[in-house]
Amino acid sequence: MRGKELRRSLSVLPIGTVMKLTSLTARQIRYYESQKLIFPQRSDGNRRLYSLADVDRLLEIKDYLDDGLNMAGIREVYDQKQRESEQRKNQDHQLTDDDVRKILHDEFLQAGGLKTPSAQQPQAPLQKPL
DNA sequence: TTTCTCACA
DNA sequence: TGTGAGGA
Repeated sequence: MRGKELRRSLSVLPIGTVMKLTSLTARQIRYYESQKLIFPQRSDGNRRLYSLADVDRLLEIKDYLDDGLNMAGIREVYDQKQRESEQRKNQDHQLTDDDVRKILHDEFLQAGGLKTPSAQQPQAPLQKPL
């Protein structure tokens, strides 16, 4: 079933299609790209080509924005995800889903400008070697 | 027609 | 972010 993953990563959708799929404006979609949140391919006359994976990411970005995060905060979330993947490869220490959820939640609060300070929860005792 | 970049309200 | 200009 890996073929689907591959096709998910194939960038063939023009910005107009992505606009309809995500109900975002071309302006927003390009802006998010400039903020390094998405990395559409380029081809044919400098036109952007998005993949289904990009659309998924755009949809996620909308959710994060709804949570009150800003561009920088969202980028941190994705950086975090990338590091999680790297850590899994290194097998340094398996992060449980709860650990991950805890870390992401902490990122949300920091990036969102501590909109929900509700008693500074003690940092997770997890050391991230990176 | 659609998308691109750049600039300004 | 929205919108318009000027091109491809």
